Amino acid sequence: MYFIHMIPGIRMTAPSHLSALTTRNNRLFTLLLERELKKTGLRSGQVPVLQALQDGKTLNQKALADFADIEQPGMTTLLARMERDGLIQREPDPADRRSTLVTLTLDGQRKSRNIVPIMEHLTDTALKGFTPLERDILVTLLERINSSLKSQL
Amino acid sequence: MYFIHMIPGIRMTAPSHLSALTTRNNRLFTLLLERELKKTGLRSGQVPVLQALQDGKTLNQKALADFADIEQPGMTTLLARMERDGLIQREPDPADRRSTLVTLTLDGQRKSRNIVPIMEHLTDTALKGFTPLERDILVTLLERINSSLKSQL
DNA sequence: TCTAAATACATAACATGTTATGTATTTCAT
DNA sequence: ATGAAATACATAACATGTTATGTATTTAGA
Repeated sequence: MYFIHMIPGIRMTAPSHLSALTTRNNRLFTLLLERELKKTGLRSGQVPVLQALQDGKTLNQKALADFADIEQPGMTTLLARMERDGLIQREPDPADRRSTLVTLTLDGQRKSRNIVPIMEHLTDTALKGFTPLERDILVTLLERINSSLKSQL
Repeated sequence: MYFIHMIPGIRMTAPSHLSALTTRNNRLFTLLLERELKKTGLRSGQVPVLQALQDGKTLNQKALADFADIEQPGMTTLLARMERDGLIQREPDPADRRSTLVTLTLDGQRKSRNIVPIMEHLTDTALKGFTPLERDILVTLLERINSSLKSQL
């Protein structure tokens, strides 16, 4: 059981358009993330793939789509671009001829090492002035929303 | 000054990838919003335009882009689709020949009346189980994040 | 065993958004 | 009054994601 004291800015008003807030939130995040990633030759959509395949791991495209939480066709086109850009390799799965195994190239491995510091810096920027408790409350509330929305799918 | 008692689920852990959370959040919002809007023949991107032009208002494309908080080319292509679909009309501004004035068609006005209830229902779904205080805290924290991120642009 | 269902991937068509760039018009300072 | 800068819009090229649909392979049940 936890208590919050003095969260600055609390107004006790009805939420302004929550979806407009989260849309704006996400676009700002993506914009700044793209800006940082650009220096290393990466794009925002590639981040989950690079993280899932770190340390030489191998996954098929379905597993990557599940990890990134996007639909399969989106992952297929994303991986096609990443292969074109030399970040990943695709090879047929000998154990299941429907399946394609994906691994990072050496260049993909090298570039993926920039992601964690970039994400940490971005998170710090976003949560500037937040107390640790406020950070946890935010994450908790967002996860509750995501759970509520997901249950409506 | 306000206090929170017993926010369920608080874990006191480091935030999991905040941008992944907000990205997921926004995609879920958009998905459910699209699903509801589909019944009325609208799309999620059209919502800010329809709201800005309610009650017969007239705005040029730049003002609409500012209102929707997107770049001008995005608004141009959005309005082209909305004109194609009969939701808006565009006419040259007689006072400034660079400018195009946008108004809702009768069909656009009629359909736009569905937006508020849909958005309210979606917000209620997302914030199911939230106390009024939790709603306010969420909005406050999101607005603080947006402000921090915006200052980095 | 063999057929029906499930699974993995690809492709097409599209919406939504971004940067980069070009054109026409307006504004403003000298 | 005019030339430079600012403004409004359009277009192109692209990334990211969605649904709908098709193909090939694997799995599972009668």
